[in-house]
Amino acid sequence: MLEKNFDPKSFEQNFSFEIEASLRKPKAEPFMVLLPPPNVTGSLHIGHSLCYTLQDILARYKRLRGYDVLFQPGLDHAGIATQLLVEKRLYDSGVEKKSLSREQLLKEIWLWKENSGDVVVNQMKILGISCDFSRQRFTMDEGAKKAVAKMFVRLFKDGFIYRQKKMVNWDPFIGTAISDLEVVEREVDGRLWYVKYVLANSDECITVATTRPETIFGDVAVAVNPDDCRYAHLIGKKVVVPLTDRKIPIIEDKYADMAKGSGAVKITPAHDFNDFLVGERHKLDVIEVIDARGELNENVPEIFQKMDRFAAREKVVELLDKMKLLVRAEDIKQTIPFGDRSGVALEPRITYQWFVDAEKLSIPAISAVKDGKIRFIPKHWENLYFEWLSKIRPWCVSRQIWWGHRVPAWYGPDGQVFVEESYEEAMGKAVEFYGKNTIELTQDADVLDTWFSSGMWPFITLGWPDKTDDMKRYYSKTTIVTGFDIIFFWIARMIMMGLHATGNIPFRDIYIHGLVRDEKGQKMSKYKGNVLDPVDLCNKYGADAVRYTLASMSSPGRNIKMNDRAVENGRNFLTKLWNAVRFSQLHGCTSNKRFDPNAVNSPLAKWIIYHAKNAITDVEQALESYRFDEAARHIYRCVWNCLCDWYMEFIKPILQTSHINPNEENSATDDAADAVGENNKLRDYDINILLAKNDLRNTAAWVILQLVRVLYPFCPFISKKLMGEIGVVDTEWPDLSGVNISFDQDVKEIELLKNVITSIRSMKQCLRISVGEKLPVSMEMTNADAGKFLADYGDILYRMAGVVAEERLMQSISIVVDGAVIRIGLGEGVDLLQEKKRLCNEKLKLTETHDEILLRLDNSEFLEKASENVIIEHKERLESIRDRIQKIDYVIQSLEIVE
RNA sequence: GGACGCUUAGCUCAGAGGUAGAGCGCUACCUUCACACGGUAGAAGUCAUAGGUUCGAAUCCUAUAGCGUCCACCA
Repeated sequence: MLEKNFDPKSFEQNFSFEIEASLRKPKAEPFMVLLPPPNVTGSLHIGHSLCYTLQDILARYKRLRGYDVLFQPGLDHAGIATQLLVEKRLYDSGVEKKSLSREQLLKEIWLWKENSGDVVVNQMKILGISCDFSRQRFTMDEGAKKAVAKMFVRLFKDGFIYRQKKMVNWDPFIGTAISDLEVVEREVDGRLWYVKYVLANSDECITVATTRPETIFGDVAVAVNPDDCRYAHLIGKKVVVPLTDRKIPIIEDKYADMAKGSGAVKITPAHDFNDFLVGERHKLDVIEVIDARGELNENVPEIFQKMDRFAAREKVVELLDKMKLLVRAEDIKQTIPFGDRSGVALEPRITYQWFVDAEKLSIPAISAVKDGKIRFIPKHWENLYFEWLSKIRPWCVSRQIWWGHRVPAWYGPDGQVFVEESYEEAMGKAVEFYGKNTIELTQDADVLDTWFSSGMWPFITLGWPDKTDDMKRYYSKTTIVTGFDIIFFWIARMIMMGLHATGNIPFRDIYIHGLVRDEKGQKMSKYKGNVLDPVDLCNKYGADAVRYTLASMSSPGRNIKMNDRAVENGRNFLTKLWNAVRFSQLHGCTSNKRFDPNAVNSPLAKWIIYHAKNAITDVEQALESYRFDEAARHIYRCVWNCLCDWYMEFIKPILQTSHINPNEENSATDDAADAVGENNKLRDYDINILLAKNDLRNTAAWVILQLVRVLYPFCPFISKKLMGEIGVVDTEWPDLSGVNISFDQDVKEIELLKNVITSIRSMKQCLRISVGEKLPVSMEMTNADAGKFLADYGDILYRMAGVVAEERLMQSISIVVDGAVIRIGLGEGVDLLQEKKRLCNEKLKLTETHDEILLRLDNSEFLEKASENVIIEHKERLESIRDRIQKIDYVIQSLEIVE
């Protein structure tokens, strides 16, 4: 028997899903859910919870539907993020990074990884994510190392990877190059300084506007627009770079925008992407003045050397001002690039880096989606994917940090590079190349962008580059669930790399979910303090409630505004279900394997089976089309609005009439007829009651079981718990294909019963008659036997509507329900005015609708063009409205008589 | 500057050619033996605006506005 209080904590920890997650079904159709590996650095935030919950729902659903599901977890080494984190921790404990060697730092990071890698895994278990933890992988485990080296070498040898000295985005805080994607543009308050550049051998000046005066030492030209008559006479002349004695030319280039600044722009090819291009066009020198740490280097006057770029900026301005070279300064808003990890302003720098020719790789990646081999859900995310891929630039994959996959390239003494999977192979090639045996090779110091290995995740996890059975079986049979924010970072790269490495798509479906925001729609951040911790929520409301809530709020293409109240709603629903099961237990509704839903006689039973079947079919359809919200809603409505609100209320009065000893009754539950046979003292009447009761009980148990089963993917803990209570061990998806209960006369009769009850209640409320007061009722029905109806459902009507069937009524009021007229006897002193008002109102509205429909039916064009069904529907509706108006009129008249 | 998304009840959101829906909140009543994390009955909406297509538009199309996001650029 279930405990009275629903307390998720009391049972959630008793369930573990590891065994079922690791179960393989070699004969079933394979299906893979590719879990985006979380960073080792972290703990799960609510966004992960959403992502993993949706995946888990898919995985569990597919398992129930008989698929062989591989749901494999892993962790991402998250190069820069992890290294920064560990460095910070070391720093906090008094260890400077500079004092550590590469090996020492790596040792520290591995140590930290070993100690904290479990955090995420444990959190996933709390959430009930059923991935196969026995197959957990890490993006830097031995297999991954081998695969990454293989991939790099293959791309290099196929001409997709090259090393080049090029301008890249450089993060001076971390001291590494980063890719374009890791750049975030941010608007900041800036200042535009107008600086006088004096012409060589002349007093004449040209004013140049700049936001970065500290790069003045790297200036190699001043550019003006060829059409700019203000400066035409200066072209070809030379100016002196302020604070130095270096002379640079004034050149003409269309890049100079006459409308911006002074129209004359300084050209600093070493520290600006546009200037670099101008420099190339005019074959200008490149003078680097800022180093890897953002400090000014030896190419600047001595007083500026080793100075931080921002300090130098102030100093330069100060000196310029002092020398009367500063014309003015203007406060402006400017958007400048920052590093997404470090948060510092980036510095374009020219360095040697490794690049992936993403443009070439993108071509098959684009067609895979264009040809429909890979689907985005919702589809509109394809646009974003195409847009980015169509203008993709070379992907800088080398990073000047230590934590990551080392670039598999070795250099000979003369700088000759050998790109091979191992030192031994590189040495082999070197020996061949140099024609001698003792060669000193040094490995490239850089590591690869984390996303390089992440991009290989779909096949690394299956054992690539080995030709494994898993690879053959699961690769490409995959659905991936993720947020749109990593379509570029991850999705696009997995497709590009997957196609190139294996010749096959890495996954079929990409489900893009929304982002989880706070209740105001703002991004959650520790800084703002609006973070919802999923583990906290699980503790407070239970993991199932969190899962259910996330799923039910996950409508396509929309972000989720999350707060505690939303989760409360989910928790309330589970409480309701819990109590429904308790109810069934208290009333002896036990699951009976021999129960045949097609064989039930009671219209009540048919009614709930009909609705349960529909709901479950709807859930299936919703899940097949990734409509987690709809699926959750269908379960909710069936449990609460059908089962609890109606069916259970219906059967209460029936189950509670005790015509026979409840103990005998219980023993008879399994097979009523046998039990009755043994007890031949029972009257026929009691036998019928007993059979009917058993029908209703079995149906309740059966419906609950089916609903608990479909809830399983969403809320596995409570589902397991309740199944245990019901006495069912195996989780399976309900097979309702054989259930053939249609919307027949019996089911319609119950719909009528519902409406009768609602109408009587409504009327009572309107007349301020207390619910407890029992009123006599009689009834007329057009197409059925009213006497039988009242006899069949008398107990229910008594209990749910507070009416007692009586043949003759003295003073009565009538209400109209679905073609039936119900007369209800009234006591003294009831104020009928309210009811009359209500009826008149209803009549008014009905008349309006009636006229509208009539207008349409009078329209020849409507009759000509509308589909036959629609016309029939309109006619039927018109009829029923007419009927109702007529009856309301009759009721209003009768009210007047009563008065 | 380019692209995408959103605008439906007080709030959060479903609905996608033919009766306007849910949850929360609100109002009134009910502590009835599954459940107050509950029950019953209610109130509440020119479906952002303007045009168009259609017999018929919240739903399709086109503009406009507001909000949001992404990409690009900015001496």
